[in-house]
Amino acid sequence: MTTIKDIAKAAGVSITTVSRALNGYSDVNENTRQKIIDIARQLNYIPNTLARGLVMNKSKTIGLLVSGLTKESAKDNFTFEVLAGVNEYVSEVDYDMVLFSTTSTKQREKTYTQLCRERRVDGAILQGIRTDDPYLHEVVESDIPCVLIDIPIESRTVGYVTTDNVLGAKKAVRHLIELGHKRIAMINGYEYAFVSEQRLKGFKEALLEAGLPVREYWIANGAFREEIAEQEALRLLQHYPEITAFFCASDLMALGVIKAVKRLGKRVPDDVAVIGYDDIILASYSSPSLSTIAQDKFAMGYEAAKLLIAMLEGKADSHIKILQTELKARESTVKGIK
Amino acid sequence: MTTIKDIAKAAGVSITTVSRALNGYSDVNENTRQKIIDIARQLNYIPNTLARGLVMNKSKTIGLLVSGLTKESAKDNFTFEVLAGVNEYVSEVDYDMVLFSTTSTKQREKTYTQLCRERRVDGAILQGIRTDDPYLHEVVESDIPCVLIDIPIESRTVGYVTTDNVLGAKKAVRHLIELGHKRIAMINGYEYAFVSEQRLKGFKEALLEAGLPVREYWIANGAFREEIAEQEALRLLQHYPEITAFFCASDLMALGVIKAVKRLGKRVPDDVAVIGYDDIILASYSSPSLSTIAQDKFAMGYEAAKLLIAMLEGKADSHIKILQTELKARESTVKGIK
DNA sequence: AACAGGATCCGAAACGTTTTGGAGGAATAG
DNA sequence: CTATTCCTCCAAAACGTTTCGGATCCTGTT
Repeated sequence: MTTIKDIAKAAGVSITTVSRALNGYSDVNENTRQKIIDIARQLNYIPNTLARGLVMNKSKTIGLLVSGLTKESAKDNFTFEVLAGVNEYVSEVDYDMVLFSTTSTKQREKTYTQLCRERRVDGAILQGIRTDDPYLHEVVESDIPCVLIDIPIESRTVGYVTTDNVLGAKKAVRHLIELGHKRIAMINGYEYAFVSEQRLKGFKEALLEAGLPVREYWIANGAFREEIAEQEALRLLQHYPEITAFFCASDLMALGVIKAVKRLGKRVPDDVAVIGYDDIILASYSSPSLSTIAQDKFAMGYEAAKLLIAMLEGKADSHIKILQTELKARESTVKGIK
Repeated sequence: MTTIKDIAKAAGVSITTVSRALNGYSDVNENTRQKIIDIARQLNYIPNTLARGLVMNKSKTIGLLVSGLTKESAKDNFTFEVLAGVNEYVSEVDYDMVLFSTTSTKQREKTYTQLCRERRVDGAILQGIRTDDPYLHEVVESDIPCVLIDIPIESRTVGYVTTDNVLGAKKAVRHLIELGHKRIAMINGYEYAFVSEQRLKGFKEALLEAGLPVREYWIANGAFREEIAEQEALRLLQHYPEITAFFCASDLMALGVIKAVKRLGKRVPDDVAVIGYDDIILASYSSPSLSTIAQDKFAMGYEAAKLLIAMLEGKADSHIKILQTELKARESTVKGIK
């Protein structure tokens, strides 16, 4: 491994000059610089990021903290797309990304903060963390710059990116109402998720705007899990057969609800319409294809990275980025549509 | 940030002693060690990985090189599951993983080797790299320890993990033959993929074993892409309507083939049976559900990481790990099955 | 009493960079 | 001719750790 020192020797200059030449400083003669660059290329010089990071006290690395990077979470390609988005921006601006996952068996032996500090990441992006995660606040209160996905906390060092979940939910419910539905149930996620709160709010507002009653007992939590949503939908449909439509806080849960509907011998969307949220891959491939509120997960990751790095470099005007959602009407609400 | 130096001062010992105490060396008195550990905890000491990496010349970090970590590749959850598997093992043994993707716009400005050296990763795992990728050989020939997924190259510093693709393909074709099919076509990936070669080999062998002819013109390349596979299947079915079954080298392509079959007004599996390879999530959710040869992608990542780290620590007995596959019979070959 | 050997500790070098504060000389201004 | 400024370069310190090669002291042996 050739170092800056080798180049200095070969070029007959000091290591200071090599460093400054390679980093584009102005106080080095163009001829010298060219010579140094040539020699560096010739010797196949590759800078040592560790050494640089040590002295500069930054690593040009950001951490992506995700929870539940498990085998199962592949269904829900949310995490993956966010990751791809983060990766895209990060490599555009020549940063690196290291992945911290808390699913491992030795979970929580080290806290996020410790992980971040140990690895000397310049900042972090947190995705899929529950709002009641004790370590969430730890990292937020540490002075590590971070960007949260779908958790609205803002401070000097903290920003977030999310979508307009209230409006998204409204779009879904309005869609159902336009189709003539009046008796609409909701399968929400869980209490400790910001998006659940917001989507519930949107659900209720949309009903009220249409002059429909909000029946609390038609609202259940499905924990963002397919089977639990299926059970809850089964229960609701058995108690309240008058329900004609479901709004679900995630596509995976919507798929569960569809199973429940089918299990009761009813048809989707004829007897019961179902709309989900997220637009995961499965949504367009399942049968019937699933109507949903699409959010651009890739963009969320991309924007999160962009925001974080802007913050790191002190040129972030705002710490908040809100993306829009889009209604995708498919077979689970509209018969015969593609 | 407290350093080893602060601890030394607080404990009234030298930094050497602190270092050795914290790292469990024997030449430090137990009382001293305890005192140092207490103080370290008290001061909330977190070791600086950069400094350590610099002097030890290793980073306890491995690189995961993937190609095409794009929005689209989410369909094919292969990459994601491998990544999850790698992550799992890596965090079990307290390594870190940094992701290098070559999909970025400024692709190929830096080679893999450069990336690895720059970031001082101890080793790398390569996934989804084509065998004709010019940089593949660069990294293989560098002395960076690496593990390849689905590319059988072995050397002092290179190992690989893969599945038995010949046998896997045979399982698929035998399944079709057992169902009575005699006129079986194949949609392969592309030339520059080891798995394509192997699956083709298995395909032919299975036909020969059953005394069936191998018709080269019933074999097409779908480039592992859904639409291309659809086109190719369409072409084949139009020219050779006698074909009753397709073996596809990937599930995504199988989905494309099913579309083609449907487009021609034929039914799956009654008129044409289709079997894929991989067992991606979509396989079990699509309609009809897709028969396939399942490979445990998570395990591939996990084993790759395990192998790499064993190699790094000089305790790898073998550099090769071959995993098994499993036939999943579903609706696209067997009517009425779940 | 002298010595060997073990237990415990330490100073200093090393890893590869960046950066500070200035040095030397040439060109320009007065 | 002197003073100032600019251009180009450099030595050395600093970042936080590990480790090599000793140094010191104590215990037990002869």
